[in-house]
Amino acid sequence: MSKSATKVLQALERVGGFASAQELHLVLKRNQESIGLTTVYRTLQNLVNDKSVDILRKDDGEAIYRLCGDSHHHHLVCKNCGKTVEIEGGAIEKWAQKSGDENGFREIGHTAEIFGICSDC
Amino acid sequence: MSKSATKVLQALERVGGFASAQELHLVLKRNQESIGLTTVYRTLQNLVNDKSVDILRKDDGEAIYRLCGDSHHHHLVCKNCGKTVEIEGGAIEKWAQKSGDENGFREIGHTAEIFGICSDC
DNA sequence: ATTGAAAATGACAACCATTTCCATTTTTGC
DNA sequence: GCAAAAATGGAAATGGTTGTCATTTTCAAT
Repeated sequence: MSKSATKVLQALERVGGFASAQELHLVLKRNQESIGLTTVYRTLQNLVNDKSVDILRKDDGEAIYRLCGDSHHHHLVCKNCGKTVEIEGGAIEKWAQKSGDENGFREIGHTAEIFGICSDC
Repeated sequence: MSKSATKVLQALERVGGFASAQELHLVLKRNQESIGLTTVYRTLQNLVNDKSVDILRKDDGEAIYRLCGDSHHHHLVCKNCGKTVEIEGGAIEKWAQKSGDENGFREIGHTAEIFGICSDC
């Protein structure tokens, strides 16, 4: 399990954030990389087990992955036109960590989105 | 949309925590309630839109639902066993509002979840 | 009470991300 | 070089969820 892992990790770097297995498969296909969808799924599972990759769930239940240790950000999304702004989340990181600690949780992560109506709408 | 909503809410009360749509359908069937699985799904969606019910995702992507408390809160969820703690989100409210203001957004809302591994797991 | 339009219902089929199966290919240890 | 083990990927299966649509129920107007 190595060629595939390398390819998948490269794809994750290229997208630079969260991506679903299917998206990663497409990215690799577009880059002339020959890799099966099954292998992408299997490789992602291995990487998650190795804790090289984080797995999350979108609202619709689809799994999305990202490289561990990526400094991550949040999104401010316009409900009307979809315009998106990237937001730093220092405050929220601390809040999540503190809340987890106080309740005896470990390996704490979080998701957060802000939405509203942008000035153009 | 009322008979079904009542039944689904009763089922949610009976289980007293998180339950999947399929589980709720079974509960209702066991109680001689005649209701279709499709209607259970549709009713749950309506209840989620009304903010009467919370929806979360298990690790395997299956949706689970439960009655929503009245106050706005967030969840600290164990990735392993699903144990859930309700968290006050004062810090995050301010962060969301501030981020939105700074970027000219109005009608600002947000979603946030914290997850980790609880002390029992 | 009767009617008729609009909403709700549910059996069934479609959908789609994910997993399983299995035959083939590649890698590895000797 | 060679056999055993691991990896690969196409096809089929799985399973939760959603879409379809004909039928039933609700309910206000008559």
